[in-house]
Amino acid sequence: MQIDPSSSADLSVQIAQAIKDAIISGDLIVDERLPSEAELSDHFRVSRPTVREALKRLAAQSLIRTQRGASGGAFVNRLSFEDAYAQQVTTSTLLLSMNEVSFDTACEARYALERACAPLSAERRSADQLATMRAEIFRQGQPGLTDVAFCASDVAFHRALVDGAGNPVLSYQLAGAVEAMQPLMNMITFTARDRAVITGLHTRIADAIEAGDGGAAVAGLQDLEDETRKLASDVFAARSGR
Amino acid sequence: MQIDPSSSADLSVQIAQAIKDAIISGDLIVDERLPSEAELSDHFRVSRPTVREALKRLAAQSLIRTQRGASGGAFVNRLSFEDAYAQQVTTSTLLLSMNEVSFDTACEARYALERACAPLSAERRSADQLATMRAEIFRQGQPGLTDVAFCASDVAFHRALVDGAGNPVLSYQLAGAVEAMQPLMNMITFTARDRAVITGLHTRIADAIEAGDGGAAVAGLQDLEDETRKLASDVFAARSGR
DNA sequence: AGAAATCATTTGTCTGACATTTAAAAGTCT
DNA sequence: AGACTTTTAAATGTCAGACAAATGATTTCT
Repeated sequence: MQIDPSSSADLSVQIAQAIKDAIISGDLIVDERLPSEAELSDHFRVSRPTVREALKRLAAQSLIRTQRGASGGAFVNRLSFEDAYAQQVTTSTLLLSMNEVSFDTACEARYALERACAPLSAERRSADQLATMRAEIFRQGQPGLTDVAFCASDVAFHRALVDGAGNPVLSYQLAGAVEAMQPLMNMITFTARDRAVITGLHTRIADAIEAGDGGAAVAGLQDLEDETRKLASDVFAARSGR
Repeated sequence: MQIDPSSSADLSVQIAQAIKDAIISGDLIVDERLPSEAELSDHFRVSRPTVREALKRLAAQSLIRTQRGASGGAFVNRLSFEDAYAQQVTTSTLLLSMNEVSFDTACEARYALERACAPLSAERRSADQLATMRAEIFRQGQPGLTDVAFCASDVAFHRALVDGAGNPVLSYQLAGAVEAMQPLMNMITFTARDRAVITGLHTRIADAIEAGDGGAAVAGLQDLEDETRKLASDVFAARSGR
């Protein structure tokens, strides 16, 4: 682990990169303890605050974790699927909110990916996952449910569908697509959306998953996508009409 | 923007979270300048190093950028697709290398997602993207190409296919799936893989894309997945046999 | 032997200072 | 007046040293 003293980049950036490279290359393995901050500042010939800034950069990416106390220190963190989910959702949300992605583009991507999970989910979903889908459909039919709660339930339904594929890599990849859409979907919830239509489609999809009919599930998702896009275009038309 | 003095969490974590929330909620907009480090340390009643650690956490996630000098400071960064790609690839790579994900699981996820792009790509790919696919196939047929270069070309081929869908959100989501697989694919390259079979399948896929036949492209990808999994299982069988 | 007190190590935080970069302001010359 | 140079001020980057707080290990006392 070395840094280039002639580089113009900030020292904390260089140090963070050096440690990151060591982790990716396998020089530092999971749960291995890094040298203490004092030792690192000796090694890189920089002050302790500079080392700390580098370590905080790595901690922000869940690459390390720190612990105080006698046998404490910084440890290489095993990147969990859970941590990766959270990062994925945050990044996707910001990406969508900051880049004026059209609703159609986001919608297309989301449903294209979700349809990829449907056949696997129809084949493998657990009873528990199917029960979750049914429970969310039931919740969505309750009168008095707020728009925000309806959207959250919608997301939970789709999460269960995706998780049904039993492939954690797929679930991780889809996390951003499904969850980051929630704010965009909120955008159209405030209009007179017909919840019965949505829950009807959800029921069709759940039935297909229960029957193990991947093709029908894909078709149901296709109809749901069409419905969602129609709703959005109505909203946009109404807005520009005003 | 406030922090909870009674919380046991590290101050720099709390401050980073408070600023992050302000960005996500829209209180801080893209390119807006944050208060200077001195002003932030006054506001949160902490020292400047603590504020700096918080800012470095945010910078590590590309949420802010900093600039030195008179009119410098920390600015809310527009999260670009490029930055998001890079984060996605790094996270996916670490996730796969640290969690003993089976080859089958990763392979299934990758091809399931890629097949979701194929019909869109068949419909919309630009001439340039098709040319890239053809060029990579040509490169893959060159004798003397190293295994590493073959893999890189393989990735470039699939990237062109995905980008052909003309949906940046989809390209972003797929970046991790396609690029993070490269190390795993390297794992099986060192055996006597028949490149002609692979390039033959690539040609079939490119032909389908050129003809605008999404179904054929999906079928080609399915065969490629089957071939890849067969190769991998052969390798694993040979290893355990030794 | 077991509980309590002490100690050493490590991260978390603070204070204050200086270095470096950068844009704007001030000054100078033509 | 206008263009160029110099100065200045503001901001981040880096450093040094110190104390606080947490935590496991060690020692001491009962």
